[in-house]
Amino acid sequence: MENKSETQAPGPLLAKAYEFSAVEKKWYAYWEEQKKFAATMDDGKASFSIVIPPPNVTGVLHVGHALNNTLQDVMVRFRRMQGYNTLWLPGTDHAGIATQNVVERQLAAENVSRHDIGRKKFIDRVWQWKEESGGQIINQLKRLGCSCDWDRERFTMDEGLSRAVREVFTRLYGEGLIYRGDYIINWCPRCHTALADLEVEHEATDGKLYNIRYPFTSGGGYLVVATTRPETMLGDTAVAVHPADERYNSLPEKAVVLPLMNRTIPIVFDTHVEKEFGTGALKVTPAHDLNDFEIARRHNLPSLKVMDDSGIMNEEAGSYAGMDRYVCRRKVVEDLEKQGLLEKIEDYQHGVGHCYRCRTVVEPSLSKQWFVSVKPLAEKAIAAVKAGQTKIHPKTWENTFFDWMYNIRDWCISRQIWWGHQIPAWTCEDCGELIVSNNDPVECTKCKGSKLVQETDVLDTWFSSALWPFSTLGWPDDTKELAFFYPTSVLITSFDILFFWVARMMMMGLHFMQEIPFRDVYLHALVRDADGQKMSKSKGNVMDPLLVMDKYGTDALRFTMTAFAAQGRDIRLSEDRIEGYRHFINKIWNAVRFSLLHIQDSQPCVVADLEPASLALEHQWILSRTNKTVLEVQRALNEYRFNDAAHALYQFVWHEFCDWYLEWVKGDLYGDNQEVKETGRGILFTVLEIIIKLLHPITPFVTEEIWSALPGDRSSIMTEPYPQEIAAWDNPAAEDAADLFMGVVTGLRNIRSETGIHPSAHVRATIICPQKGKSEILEENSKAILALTRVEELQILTEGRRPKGAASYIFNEIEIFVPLAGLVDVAQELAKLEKEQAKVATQLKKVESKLGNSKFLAKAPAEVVAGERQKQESLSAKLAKINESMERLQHLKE
RNA sequence: AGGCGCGUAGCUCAGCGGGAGAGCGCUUCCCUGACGCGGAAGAAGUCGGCGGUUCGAAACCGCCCGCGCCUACCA
Repeated sequence: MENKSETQAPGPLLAKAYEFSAVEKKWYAYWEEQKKFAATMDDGKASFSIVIPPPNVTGVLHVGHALNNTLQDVMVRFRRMQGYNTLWLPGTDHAGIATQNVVERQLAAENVSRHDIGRKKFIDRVWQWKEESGGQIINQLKRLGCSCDWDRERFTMDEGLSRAVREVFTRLYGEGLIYRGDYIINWCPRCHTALADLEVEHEATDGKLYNIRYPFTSGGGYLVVATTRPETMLGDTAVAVHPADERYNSLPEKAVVLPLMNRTIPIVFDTHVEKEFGTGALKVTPAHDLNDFEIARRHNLPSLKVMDDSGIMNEEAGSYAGMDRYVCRRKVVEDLEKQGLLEKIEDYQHGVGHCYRCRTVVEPSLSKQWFVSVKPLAEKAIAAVKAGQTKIHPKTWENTFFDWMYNIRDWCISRQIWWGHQIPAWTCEDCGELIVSNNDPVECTKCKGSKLVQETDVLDTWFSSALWPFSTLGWPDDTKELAFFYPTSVLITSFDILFFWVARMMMMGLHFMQEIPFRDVYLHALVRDADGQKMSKSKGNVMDPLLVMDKYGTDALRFTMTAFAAQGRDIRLSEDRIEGYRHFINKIWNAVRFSLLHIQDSQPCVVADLEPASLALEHQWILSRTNKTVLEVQRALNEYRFNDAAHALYQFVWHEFCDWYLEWVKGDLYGDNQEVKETGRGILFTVLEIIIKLLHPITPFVTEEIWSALPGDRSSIMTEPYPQEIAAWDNPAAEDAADLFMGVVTGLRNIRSETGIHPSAHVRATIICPQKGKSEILEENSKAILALTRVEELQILTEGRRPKGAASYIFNEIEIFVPLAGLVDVAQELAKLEKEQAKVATQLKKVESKLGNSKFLAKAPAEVVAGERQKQESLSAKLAKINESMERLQHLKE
């Protein structure tokens, strides 16, 4: 910016290169100050609303966020320009375990544990941390250009949402849909909390399958059981076999001695046991395995916990007490071996559950927890998707959704951590009554006692986010916001939280609002690195979107994200692509710089006054193409085909508007016919405005900067109406004529290039175009042909002698000749023609075999047949020309 | 074990029933008055394999090979 380039022309021009950094800061500040993102609630206007998938307060913007929020912002800006009452509601999630872990790590650095400072102080400390650095990701979203209504920012633990959480909990409890009980849950021995099934990540692991002998009580013989976790045998309370298993039809006795513990345990018959697996005998450890727990319930077996909350063997483990679970495993195996009770050890690959927050191996464990009975809620959600009230895009995800919902199991919602919504349940110390209430109770509802102790567990983070679409709009109050913006229009999120979040919002929304939370769900892919690996800090393959924005600008990143968002496929991001789209941003910038040289004291055309038919071909053509692009971009965005919208714009702006129209219109702008000049300026201005508006949802910064630099009084582009179809501009004839023109120009350029004629060399050319209508089009545009090909003299004939010693190019039935100053390289020309001849001949053969096929003629649609005939005609015309040329050259050669 | 998705130009990916496409990279030429973050002209693909449906298949169906991912209570 400092160096004024000498090539800069006068006038209020843009800098030579787009300096995104300052521009981005300037406009974002302006938009915020002017409250440009504020939702409107005007009667009579349709609403468009999105609630943001709230990032974790612990979060730092990663490429997944960049993709997710770019797509949301594209839709929001698009609808806002279309005139909707538009709300994009932002916020963050308290992310229970994740956040608690962060603060615990901080404490650990100070050699303190959360237990040292106690619950109250710990929570204060988390809040303090949240206030200090929780806003980080919000600022990063602002850098991305997100047009969220920041005055409405919410947090899953703010006052309003906490009220909603209590209300929901209390109501569900009252309806019997929340209950408390002893069940097997997934326990993380490191986080010291229960986890929902979904929060466990299964990993295929190479382990061992231990076959252990359980002797009969009489001392004669034994049963062999198999297990991957021998340490749990210490808690066995039975062995189970299948009732229909012949091997066990006539057992000598109905009990065995549990090795190492010397406890007699019964043999029970249960159909859960797979006869085919191992020996068909299953050890039953009710306190440490879900299936065993269920078997135990069916057979009234006792449960015995042998492990504590940290994965250390407890006093029930006898001599193994105090050992870590894995130390114990080794010792147990060793001892069994010594006693000759270890039949064999096999290599065995199986799935091992890990904590999704800290990767520790999860231990199934018996414990008292709170659950949501989800089946009745799931039914409503299934019905809503079936009925099309909520549509999932891409549709293939609907199957996955149904599959999960049909097989859904009760949701464990209690967590033994401190950061989160404390469960609103109290126990009366006097009479033991359990009280669930949305207000803190002061006395026992039963005995009026005042010694009430609140449940210490907190709720699963996803419990509060399940309420997000309506809790953020003011529920349980009956607010104007709910009336205007619920159901929300679309939820845009990553497919990996379809179950965690989307399904649960569906269930809660339908239950409490009696209405779906969103009409559309758009699930986008995961961003991976260039090798297809999931990006993660531990792998060190993360791409930091902040650095990308520093280097290439926000608009380049946004355009890349939009262009990559093809449905149903993972995204492999590489820096090259971002750089490529940065070039595109620069291209737009420079197209505008050029345009500004000419439109300074001009005005865009009034569309209604425009009579396309009276305009020169270049204008008719660009207007027709502009209209098609408007239609395509609108259609694509309406259908969430983000990549199609981006590609349509890229193709049009660069390869039609810049490559052809701007070069073509230069003839008008630099000419001396004032009327032609004025028309050129007007159309250029008009099309340019449309392009900038079309681009704005994807690249907000550069378009706002450009908008402000265009002549005329202008406020923000954000509230300009989005371009709409102008049917009068549609002009297939002009597009055909332009194709002809471009074909000829390309032909001339090809000859120059292939024959090595220097760009500044004088050139004369002859075109033989037998069709009168076409030759007239070329004649009318001959000046432009000269300008675009740097040909000095052009002869356009409908028939005539082919010039001797000329290089040629055949385009359909049109022949283009450029006489060469020196001798024509006959051999080279012939080689070129031969190649072309072969290509055309193959094409023609294909077409003719089709046309010679009576079945094709009978069954193919008429327009396809007609198309083939036309193809045949032009191909054979072309082939004939090629053959003639070749003959002439052969002749010349001799 | 089921389910989903993917194998198209050197690389990254669109297309998903009627003439093989884009970006990057590559080759040659061009300091043409918006842009070298540029312009022009090119080279480059038995559209994973085999069968089937169809007048016509990269696209639809089946099987196979290779690669991802998700769900799952065979220890």
